Amino acid sequence: MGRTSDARERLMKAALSLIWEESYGSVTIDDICERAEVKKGSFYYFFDSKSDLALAALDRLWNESWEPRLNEHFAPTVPPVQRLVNHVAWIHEKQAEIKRKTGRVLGCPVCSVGSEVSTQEAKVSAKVREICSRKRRYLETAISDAVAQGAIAPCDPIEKAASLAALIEGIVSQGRIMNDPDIIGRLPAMVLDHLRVKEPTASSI
Amino acid sequence: MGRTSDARERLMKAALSLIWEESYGSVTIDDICERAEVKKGSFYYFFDSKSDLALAALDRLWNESWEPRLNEHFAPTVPPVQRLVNHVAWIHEKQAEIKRKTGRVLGCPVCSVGSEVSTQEAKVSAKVREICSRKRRYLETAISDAVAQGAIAPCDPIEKAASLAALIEGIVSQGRIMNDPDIIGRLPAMVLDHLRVKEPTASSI
DNA sequence: CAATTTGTTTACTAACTAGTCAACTTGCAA
DNA sequence: TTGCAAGTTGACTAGTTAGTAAACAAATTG
Repeated sequence: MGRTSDARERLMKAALSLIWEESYGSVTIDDICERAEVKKGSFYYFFDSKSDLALAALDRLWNESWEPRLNEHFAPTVPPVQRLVNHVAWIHEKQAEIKRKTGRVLGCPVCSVGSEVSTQEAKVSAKVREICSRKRRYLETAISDAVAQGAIAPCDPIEKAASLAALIEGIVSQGRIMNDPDIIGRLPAMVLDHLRVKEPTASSI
Repeated sequence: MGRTSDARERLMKAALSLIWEESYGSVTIDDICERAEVKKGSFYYFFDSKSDLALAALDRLWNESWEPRLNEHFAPTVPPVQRLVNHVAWIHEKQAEIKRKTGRVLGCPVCSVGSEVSTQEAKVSAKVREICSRKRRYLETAISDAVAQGAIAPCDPIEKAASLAALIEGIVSQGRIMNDPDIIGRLPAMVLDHLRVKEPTASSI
């Protein structure tokens, strides 16, 4: 089997955190190697380029974090509106925690990178689109279920999920730009308002 | 008075278009000079750095484009809901036109740059925040007027403007990421839905 | 026209950056 | 224990990048 190593994982972690904290374009391969404590020769042993690493890091983010967490938040056992509220409340907690630790609200790494590189890095952009559309399905299902149960006003779940995703993305982006987690703290109430929830759920807001 | 020149303007235009097409981080001073047809020595005659130029370019964008256009779209003579619909319809037309010309939906230069550099370039970030909050006031006034006239359901105009701004920003960002102007084409209907407009306006959608 | 201000140009440096390579090390397995 | 596969290292190149400086050119004003 030969020599073993977690350098590949360290590189993906370092790349994601640096790009999240700064931006895709401002992070160099040397920066990533330094944070990962990996020499550049090893970088090129595992990856062809920064975009190749970014692609792997985003894939890892989806598989290791996003998908399991979405499966938890959007479990069918949870009432559909509650799924959505729990999810955005979690986003707020996470961003507040990041601000406590780093002094900055960092927003969403997927959307930020996606917007930044969409005209430049075709493969990274395609991965971002894939992750966004996979997450979208969780929203669509929750909204569809909520309509079916009469918990929210009738609507086209596809359209409503699109506008809800935009609302969430916009608020998280505002949180980063303003460096203010409180903006994101209003998201649960905004989501309930946007969905026109009929009666308050058990633990609304 | 000495020698005259429009090199300063050419640099601001070149910087804005390049950063819009690509990203803040991927554009170099050499790139900007090449597009502006200005030698680097002249660049440093007018500006101290890329961020200094970006700051001036954003300021110019607000003064020359955004403020006059917002004053037009949000003229008090226009019914308040119509102001908002006109504005987002204009955004769609603009993005569709950009896609026709460049092959890409480029989204909003202010928000894209703001999200990209917020943790890096304090002055640019501050200018972005200033522009966003100035634009926000137009939304707040329109919503406040709409509530006063009974055109939309009662709400807190500040909160509603915040969520509306997020919805718009999120959709425009999605348009860039997906490179699809049709996403933005659904924005007028989404805005009406989000505002819970009571009766269809003269030329709704 | 002379003097001054304003803007332009070219050539330059120093630092950074992506990417390469051959020698080296470690772990596993026959 | 030997041999191979997997991973590491440091030194290297070539190209890019931000930023500088000094000589030059044009417009304005007295």
